[in-house]
Amino acid sequence: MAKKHDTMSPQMLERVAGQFRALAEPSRLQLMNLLFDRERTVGELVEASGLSLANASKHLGLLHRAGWVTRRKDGLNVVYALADERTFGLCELMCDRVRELAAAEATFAKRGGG
Amino acid sequence: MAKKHDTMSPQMLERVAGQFRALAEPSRLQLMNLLFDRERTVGELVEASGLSLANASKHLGLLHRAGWVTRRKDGLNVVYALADERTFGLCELMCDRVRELAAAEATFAKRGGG
DNA sequence: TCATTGCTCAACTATATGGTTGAGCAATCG
DNA sequence: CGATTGCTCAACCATATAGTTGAGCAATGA
Repeated sequence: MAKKHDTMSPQMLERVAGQFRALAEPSRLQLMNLLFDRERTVGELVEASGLSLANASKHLGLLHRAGWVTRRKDGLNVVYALADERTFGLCELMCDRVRELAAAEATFAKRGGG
Repeated sequence: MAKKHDTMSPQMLERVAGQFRALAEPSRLQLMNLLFDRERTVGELVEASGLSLANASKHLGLLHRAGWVTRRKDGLNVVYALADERTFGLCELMCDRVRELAAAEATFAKRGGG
């Protein structure tokens, strides 16, 4: 049988949208991507990403408030890490999708889509 | 072996972020949710969602440009449908996550988090 | 042909948010 | 104690975007 989906409440819609919104930004995705392999300090993330310190800190704070990353103080440093294993599945799903869309676009262009 | 993740190119980051951005809005999630069971005309979506016609049309156009829905003309009507099966998995993943976060919040509040 | 229906689009306003700058706080060091 | 380091936060500006309004287009019907 086909799945039956309930209508979502406005609160649920807002919450889910908020989760997507946290990931709807290249800089934040980059930071998340840098945390895929291992936890890192803000300084490391700043160096690896090329973002300004204040900007990176702001993005990390947002990701933390959204529950995507954990924050831990270690001496002078603050260490961030991924908070949710689902991040990997989510990234794979979206990246696959984007690659497929890009491939379809390319095919369309080659066929005379322009 | 633990997964090794490559750093994503700026173009890829921007594309993936764009996909998330398309879903980072309660009204658009509501429209997507209404399409879970079956395809619908704009008129049906407007009535079911409570959005204004122009607003719904704008959101649907954006979802279409992002590749999340298909568009088909049927007489006077325009019929929209989900374009990607992954939508279901994505929604399930995010909704589970949001429910867990909400549960954790509630526990924290009960324990004296305020 | 002209009117109606169903939808899209352009232009506009209000709000949200990314990025910068400078202040400031907590932990370590001397 | 004061100085330094690593980071956060508030205030600001520029841009992006959700929602409205009104114009306009395509398909049907008279």
